[in-house]
Amino acid sequence: MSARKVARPAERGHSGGGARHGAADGEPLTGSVEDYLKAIYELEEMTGLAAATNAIAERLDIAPPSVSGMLRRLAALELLSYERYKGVSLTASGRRAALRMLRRHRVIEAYLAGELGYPWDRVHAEAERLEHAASDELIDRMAAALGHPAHDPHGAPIPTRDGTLVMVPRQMLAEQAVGSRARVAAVGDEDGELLRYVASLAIKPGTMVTVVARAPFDGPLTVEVAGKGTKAQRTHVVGSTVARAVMVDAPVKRKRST
Amino acid sequence: MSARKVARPAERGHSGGGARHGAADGEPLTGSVEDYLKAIYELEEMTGLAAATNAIAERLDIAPPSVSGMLRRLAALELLSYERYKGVSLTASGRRAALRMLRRHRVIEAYLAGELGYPWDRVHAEAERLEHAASDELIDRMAAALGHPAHDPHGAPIPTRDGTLVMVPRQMLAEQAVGSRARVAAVGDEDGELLRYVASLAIKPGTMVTVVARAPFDGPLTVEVAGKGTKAQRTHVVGSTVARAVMVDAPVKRKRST
DNA sequence: TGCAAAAGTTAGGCTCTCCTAACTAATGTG
DNA sequence: CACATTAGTTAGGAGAGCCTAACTTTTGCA
Ligand SMILES: [Mn+2]
Ligand SMILES: [Mn+2]
Ligand SMILES: [Mn+2]
Ligand SMILES: [Mn+2]
Repeated sequence: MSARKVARPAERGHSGGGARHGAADGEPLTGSVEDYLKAIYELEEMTGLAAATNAIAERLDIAPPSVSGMLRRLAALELLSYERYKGVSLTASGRRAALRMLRRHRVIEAYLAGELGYPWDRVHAEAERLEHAASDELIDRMAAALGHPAHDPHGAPIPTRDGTLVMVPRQMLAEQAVGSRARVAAVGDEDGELLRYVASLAIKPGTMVTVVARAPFDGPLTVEVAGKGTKAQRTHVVGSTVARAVMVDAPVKRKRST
Repeated sequence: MSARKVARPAERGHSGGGARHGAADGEPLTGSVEDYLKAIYELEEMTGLAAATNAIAERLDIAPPSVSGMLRRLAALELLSYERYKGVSLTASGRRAALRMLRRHRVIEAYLAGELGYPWDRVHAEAERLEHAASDELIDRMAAALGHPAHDPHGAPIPTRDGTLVMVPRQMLAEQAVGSRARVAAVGDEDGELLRYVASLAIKPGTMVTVVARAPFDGPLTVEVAGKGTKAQRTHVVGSTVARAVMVDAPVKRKRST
């Protein structure tokens, strides 16, 4: 008498239902769909353009044809707009879902680091799975336990529950002029090894760094990190991968400056 | 150059690989498989017999034919032994996997209740999903944060990391003789509403209850709960569903007693 | 012991997610 | 502007999970 509840597209398999198409915003998305939306949001944000199929494929480590297929489905769900051979861009409902995932991911990262002693190079992988399994209540309780933090352990801003994301202007350390000094705002969180390396240089959100020199041809950057120790101990040469992973606060633009 | 890694039966879809059959114990199981193993373990434990297809189906809220199909797969993975029309029983490797899930589930429940203020009637649903997403490291850190608890919030024993489960003999409150007094050891955790009701009677692991009367024909049980208040306030009539969900410590059997 | 009810299985489908092979559209460069 | 390169698509397939309908075993009991 327990009437199995012919679940929505929910998660595991299932069958049943008719042709869904308009995502009335309420139905639960699968973990896969959630990851696509998150990736597309980040690509749009990062490039300012429609997200390209191959870029999505690379980010998710999935073959391009699989992405093509999924994009068609996401478009049918009205989570994004899709024109063949052009890229995709999220609809309002897609963006809402993406921001929700970003919040979940970052709250989880912050909680693991703040309450369970996780090192910052391992929180990403854990959050990548938990973000799909945690209830909204759990996310809220974790955020509350931390006093509603504004940033994750890597410096990325945490969207609020209502989907607001404060976008502070940031630039890559790689783009900074020689001689300039800036505050580290964030470090890309995908590569754990890079995070461990960066931490060994005492670079983390909040540290001040000065660009001492830049080798030609997109070459290594010599930076001086503020902190303890001799100037020599605090000076390091970092490759362009690292210099592009480290984001600094954009210098404050005064109106009509020199 | 990022060589997508032709994943194992892992989770989402995928294809590829050849015919796997002997579960060398190491490969990751899908969430679905994990839930089946957990259910089968509990049914075997509870009845002392091989788990029946329909019982598994009911427990997991899945149609019996789906279970038949899965049992064939689990048998191929050597997680259980299966003879058509008879039930199934877990192999050593299946039992190991089941106990691992039981530990994860219960550690998560304990953590949610102990560190995040979850009420005991909501931890089960949350744990049911998180148990498949959490890493071993996370489970260990949660257990450590709690000082390696021996029981979950409902009184169920938590298996150790190496798969040992201390089985203290327990009996259903429903089976206790009229006049007998016993300590509540555990309460079934699946039904949140029942848990909320039971808590409202001040029944929880540790409380002492005395069976005052039993109505005929599997009827309601009148119990007196130890604690504050008048005897009338502490006396309640509970139905057989509740009386079967509440487990009490089995009376110590003295050798050759009267 | 015979047979109906209960338990369990097989057959055939469907969705979701992802894959490879092969093809087509867009692009940018001499 | 042709045309090779790159980006993206279609075609066809696979496996995990789950379903309903129809069939087969087992079992309890008159
Ligand atoms: Mn994810
Ligand atoms: Mn992060
Ligand atoms: Mn589960
Ligand atoms: Mn429990």
